[in-house]
Amino acid sequence: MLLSKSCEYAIRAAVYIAYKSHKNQRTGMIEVAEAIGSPIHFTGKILQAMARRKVISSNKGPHGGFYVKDDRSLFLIDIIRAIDGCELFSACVMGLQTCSDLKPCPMHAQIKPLKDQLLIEFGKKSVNEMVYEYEQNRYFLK
Amino acid sequence: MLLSKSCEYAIRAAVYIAYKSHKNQRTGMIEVAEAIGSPIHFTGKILQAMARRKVISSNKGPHGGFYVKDDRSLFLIDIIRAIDGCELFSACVMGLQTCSDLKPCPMHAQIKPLKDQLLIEFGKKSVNEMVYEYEQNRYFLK
DNA sequence: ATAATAAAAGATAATTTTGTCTTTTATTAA
DNA sequence: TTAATAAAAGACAAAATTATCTTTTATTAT
Repeated sequence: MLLSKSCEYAIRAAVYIAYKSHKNQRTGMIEVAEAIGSPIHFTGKILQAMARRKVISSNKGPHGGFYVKDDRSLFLIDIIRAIDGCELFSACVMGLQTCSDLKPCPMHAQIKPLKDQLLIEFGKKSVNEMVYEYEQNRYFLK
Repeated sequence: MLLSKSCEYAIRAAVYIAYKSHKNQRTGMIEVAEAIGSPIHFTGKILQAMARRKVISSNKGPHGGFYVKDDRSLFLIDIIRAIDGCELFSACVMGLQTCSDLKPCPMHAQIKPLKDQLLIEFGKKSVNEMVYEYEQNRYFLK
């Protein structure tokens, strides 16, 4: 798989939280888990991790919950960085430590451009766009 | 990561085994593990899995060992299929069950061509080519 | 046939990822 | 200041992946 399951949940959760933020609403982990079809407490962990890394915001107490400050400046790559890190875009397909542009593995020339492109695409897609398409019912979150 | 660690080992092992086969030599799991820098017994498991799925061949007994019959018709994709399966090329990046060409997730249009290209590249690269480059010392297997 | 060899198979274990439950802390409203 | 709320944190557990060790089976050469 390209991304870990945690990261898939994180992306879907971020879209849902941003969607609620558009309506000036905060949401809790139970509602998020329900909305994206993920295990409640595991979802809590992921939301906490995103909050710690400033991908999303949170407040405790009544009327607290998770929210997104500005989903126009939040991109898919930010979520991926926070949860999975960037190994996907840098590590060798064959698992060779030595693999680099100077001493490439046999697949380097073919794979590197694809990984670069992947990074570009994840960097271009804002959560805002994703919410927009979600509001249009173009896709579901589970 | 794109491929599992098992699959990375499998690819490197297949190249080494094919390299030995070029010299009309069979090789054992201990030698393979040494050559590619992988844990011996775990390597054994992976070689067994590849043998079971006809990616490589094996013979027990003295002068037995693992070998490759025709590395010109053995492609990277065959190894990946045998060890990791094809989910990498088919599953949705966001983990959505419903994602398809007809009901695409927000990243579908960007990711699908990249996954398709990945599949094509893995389908084009023969183990024979990889052995050739290995013999030229263009890269190491660990 | 027998002994030696080497893969195959099975049992066990460590680690990582994924998932659950409970307690603590911070915030808000009354 | 107190009670209610909801995230944060921590302890725990299941499952999958990665790794190790031992026993069994098949093959070959003698």
